[in-house]
Amino acid sequence: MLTLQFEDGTVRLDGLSESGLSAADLPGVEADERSLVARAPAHRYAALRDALDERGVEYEDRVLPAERLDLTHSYDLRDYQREALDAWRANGDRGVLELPTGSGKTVIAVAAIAALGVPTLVVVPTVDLLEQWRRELETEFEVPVGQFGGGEQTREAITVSTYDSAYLRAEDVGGDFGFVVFDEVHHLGGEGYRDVGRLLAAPARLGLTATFERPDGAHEVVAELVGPKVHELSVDELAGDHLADYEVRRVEVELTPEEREAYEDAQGTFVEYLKRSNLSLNSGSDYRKLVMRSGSDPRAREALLAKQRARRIMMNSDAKVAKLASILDRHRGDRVIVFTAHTDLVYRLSERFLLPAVTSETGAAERREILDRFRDGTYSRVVTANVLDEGVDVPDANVAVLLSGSGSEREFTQRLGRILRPKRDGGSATLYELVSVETAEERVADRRR
DNA sequence: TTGACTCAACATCCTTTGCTACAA
DNA sequence: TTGTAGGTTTCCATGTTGAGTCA
Repeated sequence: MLTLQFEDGTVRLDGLSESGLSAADLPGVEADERSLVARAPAHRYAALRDALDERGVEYEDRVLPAERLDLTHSYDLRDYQREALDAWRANGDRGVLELPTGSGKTVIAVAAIAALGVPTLVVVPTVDLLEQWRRELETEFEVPVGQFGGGEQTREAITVSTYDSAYLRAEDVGGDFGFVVFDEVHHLGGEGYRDVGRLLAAPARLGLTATFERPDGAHEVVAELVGPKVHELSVDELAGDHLADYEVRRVEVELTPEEREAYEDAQGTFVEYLKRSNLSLNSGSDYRKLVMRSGSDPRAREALLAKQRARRIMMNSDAKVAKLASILDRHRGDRVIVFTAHTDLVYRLSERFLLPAVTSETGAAERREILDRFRDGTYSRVVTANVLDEGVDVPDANVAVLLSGSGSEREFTQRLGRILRPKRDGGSATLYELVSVETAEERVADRRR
């Protein structure tokens, strides 16, 4: 009889010819001439089973453990969480939920894990999230929870892993879990990380994110591996009820005459090169082309370096620092997070306004201390580059100041999410976006919205 | 166990005007 | 005539992370 089993990130089919089928009849299956076995990538397991069932073929399925888990949880799902869960279940326990930061995505995942009651792997991007999920799952289900990553490699029926560790372990453990939850699932589109999705056999798959679409189009890969987006809710749909009301204020500032001169000079060098070399920039891939050219063409390299200088000038202008002073003054009693695009500006602001600073250079212990003090109210302000965008448990604030940032919609959404947790006094949140007028930053700011 | 270090991976990095070939 | 898509495979810089190694 035909048997299916997990082997090194694939589903191995033995006895295929005896069952009267050929590899071409089944999704993703290829016959290995030398070893006389047929295999499919592990992620095709669910489709493979469906195809066999449809044809009425008998087979012995040894891919996943038969283990069932009896799990209960204490959550009472909100209406929108219930709707999201139902939409995912209706799609055959596959798909992505796009929900804003702070809307309780973990709660939905916990409910899904309890509902399915099969061994589950939760994949997350950072060690910080790894620890949060592990605590959450241990408290909720009162079972031991395994961990891949952060210096630990323990496997349990419910296990939490970083994407990096999952990438390293997937070939071994890909047949151990019937359900996989990808937190911040947009990461799965990364060139290497997508293999995690391919090497796991889990038929049930849930992706969670606040921003599904990727500028490079790789969300289509994610949809292929996890399932399509089955439910989405915008910040605006939850603002006022389950999230704080908010306001985005764009503040335009002028460059100083010296900055203007330096900016025009640098930007001019860049634009001039584009004209001379007959290059048009219509998309990110055109830009990559330019980057490639800069590897061999010194003038292209100089043009890119000039572009860097122009960016620094418009993003870190004196007027922005002055404006920040007045914003901080206006929000004396508030909890403020200041975001920049460059670490050296973080340290400059930290020194000038006596703000605690968090960057990638801040050690784990110091970072924890700063965030703890921000949480208990000892600090009411903090300045950071990109560290606190995602994957870190950041205490809530009610004012965010975007001194500078990229054109990424994801980055903007994540930063906005930092001030959206409902306020105890029912108050609303404010996001200031500082933009240098008559610079490329106006376009950058438009792009992210 | 910790801290300092290296390494690899990931993400963003984008002008403002109009050329050319091809399909509807 | 009008509207629209058009070829690409390594990598200028900066910021951030996780894993691994070693003392």
